[in-house]
Amino acid sequence: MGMFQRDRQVFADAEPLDDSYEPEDIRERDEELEKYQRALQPIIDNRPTSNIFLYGKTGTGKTVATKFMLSHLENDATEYDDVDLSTVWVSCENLSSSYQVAVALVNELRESQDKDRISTTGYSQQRVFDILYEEIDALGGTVVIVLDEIDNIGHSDDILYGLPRARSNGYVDDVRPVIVGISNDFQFRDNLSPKVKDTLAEKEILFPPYDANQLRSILNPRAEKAFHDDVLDDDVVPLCAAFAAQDTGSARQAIRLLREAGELAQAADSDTVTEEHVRDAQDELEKNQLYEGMQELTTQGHAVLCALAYHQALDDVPVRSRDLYERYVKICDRLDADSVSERRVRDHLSDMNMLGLISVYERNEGLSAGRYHEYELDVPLKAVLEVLLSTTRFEELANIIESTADDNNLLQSDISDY
DNA sequence: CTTCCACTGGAAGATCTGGCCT
DNA sequence: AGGCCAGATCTTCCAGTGGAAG
Repeated sequence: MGMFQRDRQVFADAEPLDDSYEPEDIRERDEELEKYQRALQPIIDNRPTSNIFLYGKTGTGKTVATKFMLSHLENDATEYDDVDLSTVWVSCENLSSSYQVAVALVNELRESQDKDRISTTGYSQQRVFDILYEEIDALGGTVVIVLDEIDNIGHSDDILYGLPRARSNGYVDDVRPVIVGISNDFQFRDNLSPKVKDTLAEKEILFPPYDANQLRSILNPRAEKAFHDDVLDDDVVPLCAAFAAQDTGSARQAIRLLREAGELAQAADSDTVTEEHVRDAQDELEKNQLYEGMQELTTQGHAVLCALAYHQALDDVPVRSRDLYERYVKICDRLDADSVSERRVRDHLSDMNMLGLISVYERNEGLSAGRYHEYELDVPLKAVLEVLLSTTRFEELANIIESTADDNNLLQSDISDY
């Protein structure tokens, strides 16, 4: 028997379960699409067009709906000689300011023309805006600018002020910019500065989370294409839908669950995908998210995490911040690394709390002992150690903590059971 | 009802990195 | 080379907090 054999295949074609897959019809969003179409119609009619903002949590179909509408729009615009339409798409996922968004837009616009990209730092903000207006001006006609996940820019919203007014301010001549903003945050609009609020978001479309029924309806056609016949147990799709509906109402989450369940079934060389695979997939995805969160911490973040892991290994949790800070300083000394202020460590702890890595308990013992926080790990110690072991800097220390924990019998729990 | 502990967390600004400009 | 720019990380300062003790 050879070392490699073809696995039994549960997947017929995994593409419909890919994040980038664009279905030919969009389900359960009829009302939203209709609104969307009405909002874009003026472009075809050569009338002034309002900016459009889409609000809804991740995985509620905003991006897919936009891709769908724009491809139709682009297609239909070619039917009319007097409609000159261009579109630019920028995902603001890793962009935290208007400045960076402007740079990304310039680079996106230049990409299509083989011009040089510009650097993400070094220019003044106005300089980048000027370059951006130049590029937009060169396009002419109606320019639809899609800013995906625009809420990442937070309060730095200058670009939302500048772009819609580019024409009235004389920065561009023969161009009609239309901004399509996509936000995961319902409150994004409320947090905009007043001057931006007035100009923007004349048309708003809300994308509510999907319920379990809707998720089933989204999953079913994809599941049919992605898997061979009779591979999926009857309760697999409903369970994926139920898990995702309960958690976030995100189609993306539901689809990922389904794919992961399929992959687990395939890896186990199983004929069918079962409810059990879905449950395992759910655990697996949660675990991955936490691992990623831990890996992406800075060195200082790792040091703080390391200090907390040490306390956990000594079975000395929850720890109050004072004691944790002492431990942290000792760890830094030992590693010959700089330590940061107590205040800063509190910030790191609160970040880790946001990521779901640790738990915080508020204590208040009044006049005798005052008010303070206590912390403990919210993920298995073993998982933390695994991450620390993979960094050169903390490797040695992680080994020490591991043996300490071993002495205290705190590692029995397998990583897979959380 | 007041006191008061031991922090917490907001604000402002310093320092450092990487990169552009002339 | 020297000045300038934006962002990330960090420091310093300190008003504010809330429940047990008095």
